[in-house]
Amino acid sequence: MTNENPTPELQTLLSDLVSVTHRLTRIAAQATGEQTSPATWRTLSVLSSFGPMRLGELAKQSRVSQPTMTKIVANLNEVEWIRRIADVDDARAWQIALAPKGIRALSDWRDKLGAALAPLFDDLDREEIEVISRAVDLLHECTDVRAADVVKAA
Amino acid sequence: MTNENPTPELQTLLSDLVSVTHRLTRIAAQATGEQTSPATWRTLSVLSSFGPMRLGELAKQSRVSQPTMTKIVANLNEVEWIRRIADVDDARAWQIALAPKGIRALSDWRDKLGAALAPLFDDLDREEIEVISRAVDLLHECTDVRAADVVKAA
DNA sequence: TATTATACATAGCTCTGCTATGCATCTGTT
DNA sequence: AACAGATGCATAGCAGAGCTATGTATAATA
Repeated sequence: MTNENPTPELQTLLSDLVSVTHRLTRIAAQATGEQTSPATWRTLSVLSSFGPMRLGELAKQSRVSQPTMTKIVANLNEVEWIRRIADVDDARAWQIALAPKGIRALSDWRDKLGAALAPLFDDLDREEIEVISRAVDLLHECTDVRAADVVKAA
Repeated sequence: MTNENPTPELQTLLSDLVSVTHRLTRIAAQATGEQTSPATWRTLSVLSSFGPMRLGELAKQSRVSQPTMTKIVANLNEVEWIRRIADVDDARAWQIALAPKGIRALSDWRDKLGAALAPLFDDLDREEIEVISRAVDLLHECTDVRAADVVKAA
């Protein structure tokens, strides 16, 4: 590939972003003594954002394989953080929905995470926090667009 | 905590950040078919940023346990991405240094990663990229300096 | 010199996520 | 209607990452 790329800095930026966020998630994991897997939280977050959906759909959204999602859902079902609802149109499929306990768990996790990381960001002023906030929004958009490909009108 | 928590939004922001970056790293991992562990790249990045250091120090910086770092370093040594240099002052310790192959590998990884993710960010304009760039800088500061203190305290 | 602390190595476990495959159900063609 | 292939989820089994507990050699200290 010849270097016609107008923004080689973008590549550097993105790899830096990945590096720094890896570090951040490690800090979060160690600080909270987290025992639930990231994929599980992604799954709950997806359900929280988009509502009930099929297991396979959930796998794509959470970026894990279908068998992995089968396991995750089984675990979540055991602790009653989600409910399995039979799909009336397709006997092979389930609709996976957040259960009240799952909503609380997700909320608790966010609190814990925020509390654990907040001290690191104490020194930031309003404007700097605003920058991070805008960046998160942008990242959300850029990573969700892909999801739109996958998500069919339900 | 004497922190009166003036910004509950900060906690939400941080958990959103963690969520979205988890997603991003999953996308990156799937897009590049990555087979080297994140911790390994963190390790190389640390060495690249701070220069040679002892194995234990490297473990703290990379946010893994010492035995895990022993494994990582052993693997990196086999493929000659790092060199082990005997510590002249302490026969128990090693100085771990990036080898030329490691420098190239790190550079290649950054290229691949950037290339894989760049398409997602095609629609962003200069100003938006600048926002993300500043956010990455801020995250770097917050996770580099403070994190070291937190670890040592623990 | 004896004791305790430190730095790294080893052993062994658990958990997560993967591929390959199986089973049931749906869809389309004849 | 019946069969063939596609699809949705479950199961089996594997590989890798990272952990705790512990071992071994060296340093530091009393």
